[in-house]
Amino acid sequence: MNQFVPQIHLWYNRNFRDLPWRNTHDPYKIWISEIILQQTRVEQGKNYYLNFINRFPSLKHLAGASENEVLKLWQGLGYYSRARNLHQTARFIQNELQGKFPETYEDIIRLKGIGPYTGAAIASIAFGLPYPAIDGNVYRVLSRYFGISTPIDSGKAKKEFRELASGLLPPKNPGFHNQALMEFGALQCTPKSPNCKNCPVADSCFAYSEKQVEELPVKEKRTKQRKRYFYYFYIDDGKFTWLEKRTGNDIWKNLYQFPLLESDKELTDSEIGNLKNIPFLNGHSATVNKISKPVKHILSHQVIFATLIHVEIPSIKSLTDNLIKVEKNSISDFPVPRLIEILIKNAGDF
DNA sequence: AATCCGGGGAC
DNA sequence: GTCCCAGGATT
Repeated sequence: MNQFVPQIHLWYNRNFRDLPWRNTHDPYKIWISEIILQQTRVEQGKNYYLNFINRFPSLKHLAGASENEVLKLWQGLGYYSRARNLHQTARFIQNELQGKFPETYEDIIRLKGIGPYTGAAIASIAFGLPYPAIDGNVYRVLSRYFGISTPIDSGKAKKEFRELASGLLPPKNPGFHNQALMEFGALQCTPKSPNCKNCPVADSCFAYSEKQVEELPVKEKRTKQRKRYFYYFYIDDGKFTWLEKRTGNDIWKNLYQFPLLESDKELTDSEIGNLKNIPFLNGHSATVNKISKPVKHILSHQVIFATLIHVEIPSIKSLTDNLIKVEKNSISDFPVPRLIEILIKNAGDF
């Protein structure tokens, strides 16, 4: 009789972290925590969760908020579609489902922003339903323990691991089981230098006995990056400056930034000084005061070189309609990507 | 199936 | 620098 599952449960009882979303079965709170933790480490997401629940204690509070406010609370966490979908889905549940969170797996994964993992996590933890929550931790643990070399980012692996994980699910407390497996991966069976010397299931672990711990799990896809050159304009308009909201299907959708000119190549200071017909200036000519050093900002699929250009425009009448005039000291009211935060901070020693 | 969507921390 | 994190949507 294989002792894998009971050993993991024993391990969890001794080693689990006391996290703020672990003392509730409220599907709303479980939902918020699971969305925040998508591709995000517990330590990074923890304070965002506390701030979020503090400001939006219930689904009704979230549904009643503006998207700007939700994005502002999300600022710096990345993958902002999570926040937009959270807000949109809260309104959908409030308006179309009479405020009642769905209680079956099939209904839960119909919600925007909730896929197989998050659906199983909510179904099992909030409602005690027997669905395996398979995140990156679980892929790693099962891959090593059972010696599965199917690339975990392939379609084949999805089915294979789902069937394996389903077979491990105990009839009672699937939420406890799912969290135990994930926590074990996060703390014990880590990606690098796992603690095999002090592992309760090392005896029966395939990877450990075959010395393949460092080789498993297998991943096949490599992400490649593209370079982009952003030239932001800090328009010195006395007490005011101007911002624009990002739209379209690109990074940072619905967040704000200084008016942006994107180039497909790097520009020299001389070229920047001679820029003419900048669309958003609406025919005005600008005097360039200062040009910051480029900031290199790295995203998963992009490397952005961003420059902040400090300009003055004599007697501004109106700029293009997509720009909004804001008091300089109220910029902090707007949700902005990390890069804009950095540029603002650097502008202090401009 | 491939690609995109952020940011941070460990190494 | 590389890897990957309580993944999901889009094409």
